[in-house]
Amino acid sequence: MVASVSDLLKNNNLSVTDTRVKILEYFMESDGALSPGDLERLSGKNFDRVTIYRTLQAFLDKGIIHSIPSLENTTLYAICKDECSEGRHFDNHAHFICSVCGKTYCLDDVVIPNVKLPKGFVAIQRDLILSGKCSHCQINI
Amino acid sequence: MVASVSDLLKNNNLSVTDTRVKILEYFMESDGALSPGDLERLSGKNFDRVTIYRTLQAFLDKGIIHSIPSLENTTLYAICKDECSEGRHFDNHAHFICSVCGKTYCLDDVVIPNVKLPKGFVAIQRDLILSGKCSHCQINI
DNA sequence: GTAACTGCAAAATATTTGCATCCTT
DNA sequence: AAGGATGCAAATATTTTGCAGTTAC
Repeated sequence: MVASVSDLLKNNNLSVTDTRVKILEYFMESDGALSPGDLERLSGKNFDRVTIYRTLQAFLDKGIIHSIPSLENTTLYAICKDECSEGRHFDNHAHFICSVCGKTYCLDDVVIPNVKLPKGFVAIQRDLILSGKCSHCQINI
Repeated sequence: MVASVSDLLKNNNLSVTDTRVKILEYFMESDGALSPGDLERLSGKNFDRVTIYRTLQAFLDKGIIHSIPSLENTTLYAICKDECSEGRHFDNHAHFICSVCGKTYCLDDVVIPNVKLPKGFVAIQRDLILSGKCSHCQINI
């Protein structure tokens, strides 16, 4: 753990509130990505759905979390590594979605390879999404 | 164009109906991926929203189209290449989402590089999503 | 005290299901 | 004719916006 959760908020000019601390802790404890709905369930409906959406947007704007493209019709978020900052994301690891348990893993060690784009295309964000069976679900089937 | 649209439907044991033919044509004419909402707009609301969802699901089951992970809260679909079949997708090209015009391009020539996964993880589908400015929007800004 | 944050109400958007009717084969 | 496909109604899920009340600093 790099810094305390409240330092992370302070460093980004965000007020330290119960909701924000709790949401950040959920992200740190989770080994996968979380959707707004996941957070609502984790909290036991203790904080408002709207607050969750607004908190996620605030974290996204500050570069504390990043969004992960998903095959479902919901947006997933995961906590950023140190190299990220406001407006700049350097999240170059792949993500793995398990089609059995539904969990999304950050494969921190799997670096997204560079590819050559067609003339005129400039990429700012790159996401590599792998779907299949995770190590957990491999065993149980 | 490989085969006629109606042959494509017949080969997959799907009845040839106006809606299905039209939707397939939209996919073939589009150089990008389409969402259920896109199709509704393209049709001028001529076919029911529900029919669009059910048609997309049928095409997906048969391997005629595939879904593309998206950063938005909507699902995107694109037509599959010949190598795809029921239950088996070999869609190994990257997709590019333009953050200016919002269009999703299939980069047919950009092959997704192979990566080494952690022990126990088995990938079935691989998606490389690049976001940034497309060649069109590059000029206009 | 003030700006920022939260909660409630409500609207907008996206997706799913049931059922009656219509069309393809 | 029979099974599959569509349209309508309605329910559920997801996300956004406005505003009033509350809290962090």
